[in-house]
Amino acid sequence: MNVHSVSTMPTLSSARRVAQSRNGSSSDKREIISKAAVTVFAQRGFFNAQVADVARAAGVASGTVYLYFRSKDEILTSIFERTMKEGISEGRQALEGVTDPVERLRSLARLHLQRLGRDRDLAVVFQIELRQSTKFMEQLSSSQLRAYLGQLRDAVSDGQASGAFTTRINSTLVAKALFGALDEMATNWILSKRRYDLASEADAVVDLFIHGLAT
Amino acid sequence: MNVHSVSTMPTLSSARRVAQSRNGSSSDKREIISKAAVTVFAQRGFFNAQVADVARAAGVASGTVYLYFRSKDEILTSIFERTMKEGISEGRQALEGVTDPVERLRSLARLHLQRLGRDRDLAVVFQIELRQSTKFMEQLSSSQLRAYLGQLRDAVSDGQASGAFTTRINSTLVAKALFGALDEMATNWILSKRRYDLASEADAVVDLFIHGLAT
Amino acid sequence: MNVHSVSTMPTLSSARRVAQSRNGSSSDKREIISKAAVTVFAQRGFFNAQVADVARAAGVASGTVYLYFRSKDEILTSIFERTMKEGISEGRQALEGVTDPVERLRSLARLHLQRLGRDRDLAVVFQIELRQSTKFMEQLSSSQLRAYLGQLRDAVSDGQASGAFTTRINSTLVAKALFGALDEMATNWILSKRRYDLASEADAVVDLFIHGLAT
Amino acid sequence: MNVHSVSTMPTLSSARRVAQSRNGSSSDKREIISKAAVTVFAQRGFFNAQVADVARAAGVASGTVYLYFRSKDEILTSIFERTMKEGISEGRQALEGVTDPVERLRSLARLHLQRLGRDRDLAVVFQIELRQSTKFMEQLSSSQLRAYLGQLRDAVSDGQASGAFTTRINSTLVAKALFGALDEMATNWILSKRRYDLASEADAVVDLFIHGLAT
DNA sequence: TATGAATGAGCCTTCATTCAT
DNA sequence: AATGAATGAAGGCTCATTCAT
Repeated sequence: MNVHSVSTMPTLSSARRVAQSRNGSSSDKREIISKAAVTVFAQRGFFNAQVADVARAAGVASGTVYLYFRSKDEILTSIFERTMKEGISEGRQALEGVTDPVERLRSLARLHLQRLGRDRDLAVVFQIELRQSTKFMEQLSSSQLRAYLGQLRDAVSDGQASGAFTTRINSTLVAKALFGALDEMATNWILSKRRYDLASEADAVVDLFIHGLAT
Repeated sequence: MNVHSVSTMPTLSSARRVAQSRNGSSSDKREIISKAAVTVFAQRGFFNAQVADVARAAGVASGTVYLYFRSKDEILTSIFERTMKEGISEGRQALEGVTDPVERLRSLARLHLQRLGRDRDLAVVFQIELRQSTKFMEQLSSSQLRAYLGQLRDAVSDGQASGAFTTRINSTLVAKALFGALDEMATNWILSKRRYDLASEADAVVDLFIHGLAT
Repeated sequence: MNVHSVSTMPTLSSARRVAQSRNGSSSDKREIISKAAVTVFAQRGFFNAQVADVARAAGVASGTVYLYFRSKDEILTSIFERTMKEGISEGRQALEGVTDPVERLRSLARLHLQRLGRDRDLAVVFQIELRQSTKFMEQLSSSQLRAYLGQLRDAVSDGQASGAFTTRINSTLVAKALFGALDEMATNWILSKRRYDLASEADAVVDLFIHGLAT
Repeated sequence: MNVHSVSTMPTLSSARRVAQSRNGSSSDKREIISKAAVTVFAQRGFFNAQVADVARAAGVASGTVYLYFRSKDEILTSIFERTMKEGISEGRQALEGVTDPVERLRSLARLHLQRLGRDRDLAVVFQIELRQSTKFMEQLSSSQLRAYLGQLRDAVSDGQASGAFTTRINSTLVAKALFGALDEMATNWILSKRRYDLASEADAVVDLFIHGLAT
């Protein structure tokens, strides 16, 4: 359950992709609306935010939003999906060439917190607003989140396979625990009044997961 | 950001029945409504649930809900506060007489997951529904949650003071990480289709936090 | 449309009158509630005032109000009727022994403004709160108000009969105009921030009606 | 406390139709709703009337009402303000070129009763529905009503300055008395079952105020 | 494509009234 | 007679979504 940043724009259809290639405006607008939504949802909260607010922030009419999104819910969902997809591929890239299991975990953890620490609004949307109602959560958990957790789990089981990590603890459980720990760091950071650097906590968390508390 | 408690199902403990015979059933009804709300919120989600649904589930008229709660929001908040309070005092009791730092952490972790594992509806409300909008979260995080995290942090720093735990890692960070890990276990448990025993994961998580992954 | 003060208590039934003669409490309570209602309606407005407010101000339980009044409306209506009845009989008394037509008008005008000037809360209820919806008004105008206007009209037509007043103008019209003029004095007094003596305006009004503006 | 205006039934005067073609029908709809409200409020009473009733009468959806009015209250207030404004300017026009003090008073009185006599629904709203609760009244009395009374007062004091009217009686008091008299004529007309011509009473009232009852 | 006026279903909350005690 | 907890109908208002232009 977490995030990154908006970049590649998932176009709607090939017809649209053409229009897009002509003036670049078509799915630009989807992107513009999406970004506006991140800001608005972060500030007002998803339920309190009105579609008209998002439209205004995006500089378009309310009706226009519905040319790019099926519903208000879909705006939220799309933010999640697009950003998760990026996060996963970003993670994959970061792991290329890194063989040391500890370093691999550290990379993923840093990326996780860097993403959120970089864009506070996006962090708010992911840590708070996306956790609406079971229905929402179930949709999320079933798709990208599973893949994201899988990346963490693989990093752990690779380490276990190489003998660097203990096999005493189930790798899926470790992945969930690590994810949860990072997630909580992010949430605390958002809710905290202090403005500290979130990403810098990644190392301590990984240290904790690698060496444990025991002396 | 999370959850807990409702330990002894407090439906008419004998102590309460006495109080009840004294002042009528007034505080009972608040309890009845509150419990009905847990069920309803868990099933439909807080925003989709109507106050009338809660009332129906509690076997009272809609208006009656407002004799015991100021607003729909207050129902949710009160569930949180009551349960957190119980969770904290339950934690305090559990730690009495336990001196080994590892055991202390293990106790808290077990309690945390046991509480949620015992009442799935309550778990859903705590893991999902309570995490609405920043406003809600901020209210929650400032009060009880701080105390709850404090309990974890103290258990860690006690261990550090006794030399059992490393002082390399900040105790507050450990508390947040542990809390987050447990929290994620609970959320995964709720969203999972499999019906496994949540509490039994506590030991593995604590093991991970004590010994780490390193071999 | 106007008023005076609460005095004789219209008991509900002979059975009740007995109870009343025993301890004096039965219709005392109707009176107490009625007086409380005047205060509460004046302060909060009839529609905003709750029956519970009236009950609290009267020092009884909400349910008790319904032992003495059929409905919230009836409380308002009863204030009107009881007070009008008194006003009329007060007027009748005041006219006894007064033969000069001008003096008769002056007496009625003074009484009218004195009544309202004496009890500001009652004035508010009569000048403002009683003028709810056509339904209410129609009820009022058909009963006591007609009698009250009749009193004014008779005073005028007596003067016409004696040759003191011109017959050029219809006496009913004069009665309405005088009533309206006094009514407006009262309303202005209520809404004014200044605290002047209302009754002292009676003479000027009557002077105006007797001699006119013409020089 | 009272009423007026809406002189030329402003449903799409040609002047307006031009404005309309300029800016669309937006201000038209406000007008349509406002008129529908006058009818509905007159029939059912302001408190009993539902916004949905007004919407239906105006041929729009309930929500549309809120595109043109902030609240149900504002519909009522706006009726008052619009009509008063018209009444005042109508009065100013009518006085142009009329120098005789008596005629000036007569003009204002006639206009007052003509306005109400022309549109019974509007009269009901002004004489009955607008007189809700002190709060409402205070809002009204402070603004337009003061201006309206001022117009009457000036007509009186002009007459006093010219020597046509006695200075024995305060001009403000005369204005209030005249206003109250006319107001009561209107209220009685509304509540009366007989259907007589309201405006024709203006002359008698002014005659009464000019010459008085004395023979 | 874009607009934004219009829609109307939906819901929290109030409060007059009832009734078991 | 008195209580006051319980009732439940009722309604103002919001806002996601549509659609004529």
